[in-house]
Amino acid sequence: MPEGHSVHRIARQFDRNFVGRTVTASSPQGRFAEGAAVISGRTVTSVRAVGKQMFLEFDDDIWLRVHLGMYGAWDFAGEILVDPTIASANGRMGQTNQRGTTLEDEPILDSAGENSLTSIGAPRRTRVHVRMSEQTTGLPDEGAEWPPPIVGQVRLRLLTDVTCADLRGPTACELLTPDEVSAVIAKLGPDPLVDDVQEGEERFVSVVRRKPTSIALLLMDPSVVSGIGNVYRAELLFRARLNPHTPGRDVPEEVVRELWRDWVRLLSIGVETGQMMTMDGLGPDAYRKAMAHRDDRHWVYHRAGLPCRVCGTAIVVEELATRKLYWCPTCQA
DNA sequence: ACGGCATGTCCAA
DNA sequence: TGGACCTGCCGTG
Repeated sequence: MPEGHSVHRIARQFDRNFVGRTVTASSPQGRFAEGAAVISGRTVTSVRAVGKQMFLEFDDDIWLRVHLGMYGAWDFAGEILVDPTIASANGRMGQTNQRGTTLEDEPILDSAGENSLTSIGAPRRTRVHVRMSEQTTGLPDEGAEWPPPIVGQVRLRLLTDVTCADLRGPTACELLTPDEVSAVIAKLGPDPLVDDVQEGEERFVSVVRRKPTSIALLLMDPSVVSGIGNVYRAELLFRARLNPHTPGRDVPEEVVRELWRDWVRLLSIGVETGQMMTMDGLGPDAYRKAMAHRDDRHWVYHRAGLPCRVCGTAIVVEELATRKLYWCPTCQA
């Protein structure tokens, strides 16, 4: 699954292309047939993203909750109004590959040529086609079929007159009442893009400073803080030069605050660029070099056995609650 | 063709 | 702590 930044980007696409519009809903795969029947013909009234969850509101207080889990993805097709702050042209949102980057994570900084849909300025309509791959140019796709053919297992298809969104492989896709939505959100830790940033910091600090649990586990706990996944966790801990096994209550308060502030920074960069940029402190040359290969984009994530970029010590990987934890035993002593 | 693996979360024992 | 859930990509043969 996308980490928190992707879900906020997906929510923006829904805000631009679905909110205020009536949709036809279906479940080509069949597993959400009943729910699709309920929302079909209704108008989308709002969208919210909290952490890795997205909530789409329909007429009559009907809410759709979607969690993509590790494998879920939304594919947008048809006419898409590109958010000017969404720089990436890729229509595929959220799906992941093996190398530790999202498919939308293609280099975009040097792609401002004609093949790029990158839109710096006024939003505009453009056409993209379904199931964009890494090689997709993003060129307008005038001859595309409408509605797009169903490819693979589509749990839910939402169609406006001009835009298609296909949901596949979610871990959660269900209809909720407003109260149920509130209950879900109440259980989630603060999200810098939802909660007041200062309030979020206080909540985060007070919870972390009370727990005996390791900071590595706390950062991945959705009830402690929203949106951080395995990549951001490793990178945040390295950037703080913090030993992942330090119990939350033993992390100095200032360091906990700095972790939150760094998360605020990384999340906003991620949402704006569509890339998990965790080495933003690099100079221009080093940065270009790092971005050239997707395996070179992080300080420690996915770098087991490779020399630490700072001290040269071999990066360690260990299994923690079934997830891989990468860290530098010297820098994060 | 097939097995392993992946940016996640929940729940039962 | 371990299993269940969900899909697609990549390496191996």
